[in-house]
Amino acid sequence: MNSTEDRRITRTKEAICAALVALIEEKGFEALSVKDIAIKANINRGTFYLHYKDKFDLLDQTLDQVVQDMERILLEIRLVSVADFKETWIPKAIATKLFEYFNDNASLIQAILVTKGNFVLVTKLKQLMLKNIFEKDEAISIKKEKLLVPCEYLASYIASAHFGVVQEWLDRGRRETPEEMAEILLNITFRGPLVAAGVFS
Amino acid sequence: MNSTEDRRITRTKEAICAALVALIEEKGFEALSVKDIAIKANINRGTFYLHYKDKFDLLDQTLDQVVQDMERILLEIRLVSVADFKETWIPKAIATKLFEYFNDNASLIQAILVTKGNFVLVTKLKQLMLKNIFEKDEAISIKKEKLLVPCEYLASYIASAHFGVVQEWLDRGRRETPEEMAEILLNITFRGPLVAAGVFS
DNA sequence: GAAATAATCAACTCACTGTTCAATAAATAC
DNA sequence: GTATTTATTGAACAGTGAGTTGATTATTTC
Repeated sequence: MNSTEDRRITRTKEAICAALVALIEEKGFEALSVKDIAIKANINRGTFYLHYKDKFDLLDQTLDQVVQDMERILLEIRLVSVADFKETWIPKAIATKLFEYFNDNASLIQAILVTKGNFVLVTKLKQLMLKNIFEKDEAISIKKEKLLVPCEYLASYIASAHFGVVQEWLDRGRRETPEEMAEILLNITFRGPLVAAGVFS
Repeated sequence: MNSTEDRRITRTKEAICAALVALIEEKGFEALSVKDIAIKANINRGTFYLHYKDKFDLLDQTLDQVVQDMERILLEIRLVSVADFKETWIPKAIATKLFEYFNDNASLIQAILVTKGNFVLVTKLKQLMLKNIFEKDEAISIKKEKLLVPCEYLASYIASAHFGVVQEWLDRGRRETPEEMAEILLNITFRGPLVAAGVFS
């Protein structure tokens, strides 16, 4: 009756997850089969079904983990001061931590961003923004009355944009450091895309 | 030897496309089968294979059509004057036309935005921006030297953000008119998300 | 070392795939 | 309108993967 997981389970799940990532990169999620996963992970196909209902369940569980990790990092936003917020949108330290997480799990993130994972992650970020920034009535939040456009569209705009940049960074081979990426993203969001583009120089 | 398509082919393809849209909304693209499509479209399953290699081919061809339509509308940007550009990023008329297209094909667009279609459309918009705005050396283009951040990230940011807002609009049931949406989108992009949010009021 | 449990292996049913071919229906061409 | 061409149908086919089961083996935990 120990809370720690049997080593065999851990090893099997890790092998399955690694196989999933490799196969998504190889042929895309729709085209891969449970049989493919079993072969790539060097496990019996029946073993897969001891842990997951089907390949969709596997993707869902994998996504859940990423969402949890992301939420944990992002919710540190509560600790920031108003001054920081007005200057840099979200603290650069938080953004950097997020990019470090994406950096450490690059293959996984890149793989799930080309599945419905993109939609799931964008939706989660949007929800967090709406809940923690546009809704709450604290010092850090933005008053709804001050909004010049509906907050749902603002949240969708920013959330979607951010993951677009993350994906571009991963696709280009992560040439910039996490800190540089945080700087770029905050720069665009803080100044606005067109000012950052130098249109009004 | 006529260039026009046999009426039967047109009807069959339209039925297949409509079935695809309905089924994506119903159970998602990964989970739907060719058999599902044939039943929903009221055609023989063998007929499907007379027109498409498999369901992936169907999605690809459907996406190609949307990409072509979008490109046709967007490339009218070439006709705009520099003054218009500096004032509204892309002409409001173009943005409105795009939203009208999305409005007329709402089910289709909403269905493909939850497949890899999101990635395909964002990538296309990004490419068009890089080619027509950041790369060219004409009056309308933005000089690369003036950029404060790499243009690939700017393009990814804006392209991704725009389709995020389109998806939000579709998911919320298209409460705003195409013109209002064009206004909102241009407002955010032109002023920057945080100014539009009233942070600096 | 003993008990518990995870992984394996083989077998099986089921559903969907992708293809074929003869028969039929509907379009186009004259 | 009739003839010709062509799309669609229907049925049958082998092939592949899904998901499950039960007995057996291997590994881990206590």
